[in-house]
Amino acid sequence: MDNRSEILTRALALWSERGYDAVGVQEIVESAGVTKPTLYHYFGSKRGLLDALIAERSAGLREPLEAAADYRGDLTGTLERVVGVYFDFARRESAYYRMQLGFWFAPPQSDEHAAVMAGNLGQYTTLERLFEAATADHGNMRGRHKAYAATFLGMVNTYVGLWLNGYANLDDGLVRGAVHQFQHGIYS
Amino acid sequence: MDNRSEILTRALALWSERGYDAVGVQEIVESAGVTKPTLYHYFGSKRGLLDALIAERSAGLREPLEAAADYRGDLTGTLERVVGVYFDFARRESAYYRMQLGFWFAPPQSDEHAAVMAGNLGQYTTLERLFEAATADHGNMRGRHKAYAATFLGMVNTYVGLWLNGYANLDDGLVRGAVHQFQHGIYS
DNA sequence: GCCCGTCTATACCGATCGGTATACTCACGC
DNA sequence: GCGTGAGTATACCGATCGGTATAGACGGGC
Repeated sequence: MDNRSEILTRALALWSERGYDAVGVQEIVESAGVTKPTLYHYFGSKRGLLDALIAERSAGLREPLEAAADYRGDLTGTLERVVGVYFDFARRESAYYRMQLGFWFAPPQSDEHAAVMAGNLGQYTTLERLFEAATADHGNMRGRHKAYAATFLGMVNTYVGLWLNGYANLDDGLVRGAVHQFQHGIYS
Repeated sequence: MDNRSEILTRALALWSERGYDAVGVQEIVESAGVTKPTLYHYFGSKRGLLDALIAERSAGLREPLEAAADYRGDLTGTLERVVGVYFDFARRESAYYRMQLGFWFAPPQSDEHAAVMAGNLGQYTTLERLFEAATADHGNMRGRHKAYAATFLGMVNTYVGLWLNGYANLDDGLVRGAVHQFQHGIYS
């Protein structure tokens, strides 16, 4: 693996485990087997490294998510596809998902929060469009598509968070169970 | 206000806005109008200050939460009381809630995560007991009380997160709406 | 042969990090 | 008036922070 990719991989591993501020540039380059000027040659700054990491890894979620969120009259199927995309991505890129989830809840003025904000707003917008389109077939949802997008994303992140800490399995059964609970509640 | 309380108040304000690692001891004591030995006299270390802050502020949620989560046959009413307790606390101590929420999603090996872990596990356990007790009256919930506790807490934190960023109002209507959606889904 | 751009290493910068040694002030019990 | 202990300030510690000045290695085009 070339030095640039090595730096990205190691930075992700260290940041996802211990946090952005807690891991310094020196530790990243040591872990990657290079020196500081190499890192600054490719990324310009610590923040530049973070931005490059997010830009390159977030595409693996954004692209399949937009494909899955295309509503064509089957809300249950669409939501199950969307949840499946999230769970697949979380399993494939668990370190990245952990990091991105943590940075989303980081303080509003921190570099970490600013770096992931754009990507998460994009996810939210995609889901909002999905629920808005579904309103045509489910009139009693009208006016609540923003709340649904937010709570749906919150539910997905809750399940991924449970899995990241060893409390759940992200399998097909959980996909259907989660979507069912979201649509019909806890009693059935 | 005495120096000890002043230090706690300022540390909370700074940490909730910019993060634990990003705000140093020096900045805290300057903001509180004291010097470093004063802080180290009261708290021993930066981590000791964090622990003291959490221990003293989390009681305002834990105590009313345990009172509200006492199930006596009315699940809807109990859940609405619980959500009300969370929303009240978030409104009263919004800086603390923001900080605690961020630290819960901080990397697993960080000081911040370790410091809030015990408190959050306690909240989860309280909710789990509530759903387990309710199983006696709602048999079809049986075996899912862990999942319900987790997703219920996830839903509450989703709404508080929306409010902290200006996207929702934590009023009585939202309390009822949230509990209703949790129980009956999105179609009614 | 020679230049030129890409990439990398040695060695260094000032600033800030968490933490402390020492001494002083001051209220209080005796 | 004499400890005594809590609380506070001045001044400092070694380590680490993000970032950089300088120079050398190396390959491809001419």
